[in-house]
Amino acid sequence: MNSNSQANGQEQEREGLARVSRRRARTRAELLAAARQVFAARGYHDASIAEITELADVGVGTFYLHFRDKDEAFTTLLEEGFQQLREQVTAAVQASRERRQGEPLLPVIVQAIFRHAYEQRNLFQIALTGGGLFAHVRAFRVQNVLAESLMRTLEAYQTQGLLEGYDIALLARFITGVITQGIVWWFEHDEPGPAGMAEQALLLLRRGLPAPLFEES
Amino acid sequence: MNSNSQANGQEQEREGLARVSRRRARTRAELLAAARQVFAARGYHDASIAEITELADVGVGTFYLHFRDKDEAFTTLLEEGFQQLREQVTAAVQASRERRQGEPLLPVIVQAIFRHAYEQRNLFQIALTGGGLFAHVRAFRVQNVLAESLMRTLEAYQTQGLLEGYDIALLARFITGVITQGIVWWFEHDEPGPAGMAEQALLLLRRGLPAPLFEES
Amino acid sequence: MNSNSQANGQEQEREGLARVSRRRARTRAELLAAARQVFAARGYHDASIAEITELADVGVGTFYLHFRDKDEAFTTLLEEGFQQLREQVTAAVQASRERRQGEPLLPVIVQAIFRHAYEQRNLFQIALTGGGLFAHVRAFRVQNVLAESLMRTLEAYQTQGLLEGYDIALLARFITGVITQGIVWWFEHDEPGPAGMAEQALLLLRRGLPAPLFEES
Amino acid sequence: MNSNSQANGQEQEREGLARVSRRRARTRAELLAAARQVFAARGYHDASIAEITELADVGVGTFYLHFRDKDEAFTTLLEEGFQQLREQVTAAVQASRERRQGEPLLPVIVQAIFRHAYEQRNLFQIALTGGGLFAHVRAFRVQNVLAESLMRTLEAYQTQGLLEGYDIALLARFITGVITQGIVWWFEHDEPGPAGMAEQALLLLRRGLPAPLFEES
DNA sequence: GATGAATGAGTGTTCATTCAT
DNA sequence: GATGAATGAACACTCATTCAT
Repeated sequence: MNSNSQANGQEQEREGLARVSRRRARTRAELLAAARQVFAARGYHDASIAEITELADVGVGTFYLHFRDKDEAFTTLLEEGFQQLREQVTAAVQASRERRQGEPLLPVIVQAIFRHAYEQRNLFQIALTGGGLFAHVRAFRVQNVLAESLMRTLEAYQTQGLLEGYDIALLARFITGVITQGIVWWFEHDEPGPAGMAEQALLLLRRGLPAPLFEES
Repeated sequence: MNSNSQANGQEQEREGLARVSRRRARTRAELLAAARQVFAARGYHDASIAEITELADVGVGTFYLHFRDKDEAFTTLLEEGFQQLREQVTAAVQASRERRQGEPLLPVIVQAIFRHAYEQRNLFQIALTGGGLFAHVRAFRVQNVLAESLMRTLEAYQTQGLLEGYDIALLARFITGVITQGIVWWFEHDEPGPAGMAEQALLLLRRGLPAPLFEES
Repeated sequence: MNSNSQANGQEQEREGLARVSRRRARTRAELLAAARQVFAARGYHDASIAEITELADVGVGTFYLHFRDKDEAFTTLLEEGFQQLREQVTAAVQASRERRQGEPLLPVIVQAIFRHAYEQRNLFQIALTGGGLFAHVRAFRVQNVLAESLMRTLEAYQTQGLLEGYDIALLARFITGVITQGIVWWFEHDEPGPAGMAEQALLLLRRGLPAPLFEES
Repeated sequence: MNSNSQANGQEQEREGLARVSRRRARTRAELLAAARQVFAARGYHDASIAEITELADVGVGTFYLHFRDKDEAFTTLLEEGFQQLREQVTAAVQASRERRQGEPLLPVIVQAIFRHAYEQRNLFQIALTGGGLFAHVRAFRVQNVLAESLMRTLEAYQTQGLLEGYDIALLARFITGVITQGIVWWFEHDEPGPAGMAEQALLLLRRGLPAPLFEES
């Protein structure tokens, strides 16, 4: 008799509960995946619960077993996406520090954002277009999440006196603008990849546009 | 008897037609103004025809005498706004040329855009948030209008060989990003005015971020 | 030319408005009549708006043009019924006074209530069964309306010292109980008519049950 | 080894069955108690199985092991309540006979009903309001149960020629009306207790209202 | 027997659009 | 041209009931 066959009632029950719990989690994940697709394709208002549950291949009622209402599914989707974004950026910064002390962070962050955005394009599409209902709710727009991420880095630089005379909140938004337009670009084109896009964006942020554009012709 | 009372039938009719036409135009203008307010306040989907017509102080049916449907009112609003934007930019460029030959155009254009956007904030709000239905329709997003305006100028510079190695379409979008985030900033703050905002944006575009941000620390 | 043909624009318009207003009122009345039937047949919860509008031969949306929601239609129905009941009772009392000074009021009132209840049986059915949602809302139960009507009369008698030692509120409820059970009786039988029913009820209220029922046998 | 441990297989099984049976009965009782509370608080329609099982601290599915559906639980609740009522009335009549031969029964019955109703207030609330679905189902309304109880007694009196000229079915309903309105009174007030209420009701039933209320003033 | 996740028919409500006046 | 009552398709959400574990 191996340990499996010796499993007593309690263990069996625990296993059963775990299985149920796993299945529940899978259903939830399938619903979120379906919601992501439908919200991205139709926008918040025109996404119907019926279409989401159909795509997830569950009954309509199941949706409401996992989310209080349409809003909660939507915000959950974004919150989780934002959380992942923050984690990716943090991980990239950590990796940079371990790789080489003193490496400038801005490029690392910008690259991490572009990389993540490329992988999660439809999530960004949802968050960028906002979807009507949430258009005015600050917390649900990527722009604000990105701006906040950047803010923390800029604040560090400001403390070191490197950004005298800049309004760093506004600066964060400008950089956010550059990044988000890059992402929008991806909704229509597919080139360049995240690395190339980061390179182009960083080129602009580092040097600005060619000087002749600002000179008397 | 004065000249008015001597007016013959035809003249009276012509006058009547003119009056009718004037009134019709005024009703339409009132509807558009109401629509602008309601779309800006609620977003495309949550804006109801009833609220628009109530604000315009006309019957619901009247709306459909002037616009085929909700979409047409929305797009009309944006088209007219975009047309004005284009005219303002063109006018600014003209004025610059008349003022001083050879003045660099980019700052002039950026300033003109910020100035116009400041005056037409709620129109830009509509166009930026897009409002679900139109989120994916290129033609109805300011970003595209701005990018196109900038493109023409960048193309001219490219022809002069000043932008070798740049993807000018992408560059136009980056600049657009900087501008639109500036406008979004205005939805929440009120400072600085258009001139200050243009100055900040142009500073970034001209010099890039301070060099130390990209250097080993 | 008669007065009709002389009607000027304003008068025509007034007429048009009146016609529109009349039609609107008719639609509302049809909806209320349909609602009365459906609520009586199914109870509050199982009455569907669709069935009401179908019976009224109007579109579903029309219902919401006249009533904020299901509740409002329901309460409107009852309020109007209660109002009529009060008016009938008041009218009966007036008529009694004009007919003969000093006639005892209680029989007049009881007769009036039974008469009205007989004519408005389904309304009373709605109000008696209450229909779930309103089961606990005092104001929407006939019992309370009847008890209040009776209270006023009993109070008058009490002032004259005719009801020493009685709790008139409780007494009013007892009488209400007698009346409502009479009405419930009508939901199942059709005899006797209102006059006979009032007679039976008043016999009980006047003499009580036969004395032998309370004596040692 | 005590007697328990010596119990053989069969006995153990029998004991086990008894325990299971006891537990099953307890679960059922808990469900009925929970159902009573929830039905009383919300009415039939707004009572949800989920709330009942939650209150009974069992899984939703368990409900359906004990009752075919919501209706069955509801009717079971009432049937059991009615059965108890009948038993109480019968017991009171028996006790009266044993106490004193020839004591008039009506007061005994009315007192017994009020006493039981006071103890089972929420059950009566359920049965009186009926709860939509059952509003029209005779068997599920206390009124009918009470009327039937009274009928049997009135029939006996009629056989003895004491109720010549009365429609005893209608009379039973009138008395039922007096009793039920007394109970409804208790839903709002708490005074008087069952004895006082029975006294008031019997006073009305014995003597009727004071004569002056029916005389010329 | 007990559980609770899953189901989906059913319903109240909204709102863009029409059309008779 | 202007009106606003009427329309009905569309949709979010509920909850009694089932069934695999």
